[in-house]
Amino acid sequence: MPELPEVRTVCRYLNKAVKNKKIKNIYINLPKIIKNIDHNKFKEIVKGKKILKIFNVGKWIVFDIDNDYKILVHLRLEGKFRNILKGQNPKHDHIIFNFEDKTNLYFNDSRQFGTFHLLKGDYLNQKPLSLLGKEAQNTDVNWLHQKLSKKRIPIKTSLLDQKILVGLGNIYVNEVLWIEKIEPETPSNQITIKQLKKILKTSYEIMEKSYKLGGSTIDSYVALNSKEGLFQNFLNVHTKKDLPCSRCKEKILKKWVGGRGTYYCFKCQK
DNA sequence: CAGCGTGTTGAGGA
DNA sequence: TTCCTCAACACGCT
Repeated sequence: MPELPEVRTVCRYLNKAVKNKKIKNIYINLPKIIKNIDHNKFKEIVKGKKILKIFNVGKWIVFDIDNDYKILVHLRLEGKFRNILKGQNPKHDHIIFNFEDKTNLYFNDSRQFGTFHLLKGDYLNQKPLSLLGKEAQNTDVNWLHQKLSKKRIPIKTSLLDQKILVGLGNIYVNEVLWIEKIEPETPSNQITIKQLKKILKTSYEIMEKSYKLGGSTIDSYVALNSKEGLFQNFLNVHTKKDLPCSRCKEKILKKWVGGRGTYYCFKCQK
């Protein structure tokens, strides 16, 4: 499910669904999801706290709860929140919040890759958030250029690295490189400042567009319960193998770059 | 039945 | 030490 626009969308609807609710109980069906603290301790601390607000830092979802504590959730590939029972596979409901008003919030993850952390105090300067890079619109192009100047790995791999930029995932990186006509395997240190400037701008624009699209085409029920409608419609290369490039009509190719499926137009992207 | 995947980490090699 | 690659995580879908 999640790249930055999806995570932001989930946060928006989580605020609608559970903000200001008091956690009466929490059920942890799969303890290994809780990463940095014993799950019984986690439960003990979280129980009775009120959810003040929910926001994102990169692809991490931050639940701000009473007394300086933050719950960090990463959805990874399949994690999702639901506030209803309908349509779920209860087998994959690993964490269940039960609120004082008798409503529930379910964390469901069929692949069990998603993670929870509980942090106290200065959460931005603790792992895992302390490791993160910057969002595209806050990134100084000279800083980025310097950062990439010693890297020979493919530009696509660098753009996916959350220690450099946060938010881009495989889908949007494929799209950004297609828009900017950059070959995905170009060594990072060969990308010019001018190109980096455009990469940052395009990354920001594509994620804004996706966020707004997500916001306008789904309601809260869907946002919390499905990944429908977020991606489709405006993708140019991702999953378009063998289809004609919408710019030059050449066949879109697929290859592996850094272990990830990479779609590109060999004619446009040099 | 085999291959693939929207994300990240850690082991191990160079 | 730093850089880089790749397997692993676990399951559903094609």
